[in-house]
Amino acid sequence: MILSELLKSKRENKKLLLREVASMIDVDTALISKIEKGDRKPTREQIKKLAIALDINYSKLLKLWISEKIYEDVKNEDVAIDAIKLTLKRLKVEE
Amino acid sequence: MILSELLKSKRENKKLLLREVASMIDVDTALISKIEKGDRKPTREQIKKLAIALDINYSKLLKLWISEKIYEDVKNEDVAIDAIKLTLKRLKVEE
DNA sequence: TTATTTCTTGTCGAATTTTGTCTAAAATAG
DNA sequence: CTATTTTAGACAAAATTCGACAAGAAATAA
Repeated sequence: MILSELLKSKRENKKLLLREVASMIDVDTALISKIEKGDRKPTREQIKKLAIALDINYSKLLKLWISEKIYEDVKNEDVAIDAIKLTLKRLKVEE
Repeated sequence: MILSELLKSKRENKKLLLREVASMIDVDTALISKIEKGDRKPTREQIKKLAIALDINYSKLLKLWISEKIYEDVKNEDVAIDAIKLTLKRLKVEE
């Protein structure tokens, strides 16, 4: 499940309007709409607030958010998978 | 081996001056210095030119470059490894 | 040592990207 | 149809990236 989809489905489950979520997050309604459409990425702070507003596990949401950042970095690259594996190796050496 | 280290060691192996590499890449010497110190990231175009100038396999260099971009995204995150694995899954589903 | 060359660092402005809001149109609900 | 919600586009502000310049530090040569 993609981040934008998750946010939208969670909001709908809770029967909240974009307007209501927007006010909890302190942004314009249009921005929430865009986030749910995948047109804009939420900031880290917004992710935190969204987790609370929509009652989503923060760590899970953050993971998804970071994962999409990575995905954006690599999505059109031939070496995407290799590059990711390389990063994984590096992180494992460090820990 | 980190990107900056690789670039520096390759240059030294070829006994090239920063100034010389800089002129091949069409940038200021200071910029190459910073890249070798890890203070600046080369652009994609510069990676291409560096691969030629220093006789490094382009695909390998690109992989390293992308990997460091990813690394920057996740380096201070608790969920770094999980987020990466999640991205990997997504990529594998797609391919 | 002194002189010369190479390398490094800090800072600035330009260019690009990201972010958020406003307005108005499109879609949906009543 | 009317009222409300959602979406799309345009724009400005803020943040980030990028490259150059200049001054100084470090290394090397004479």
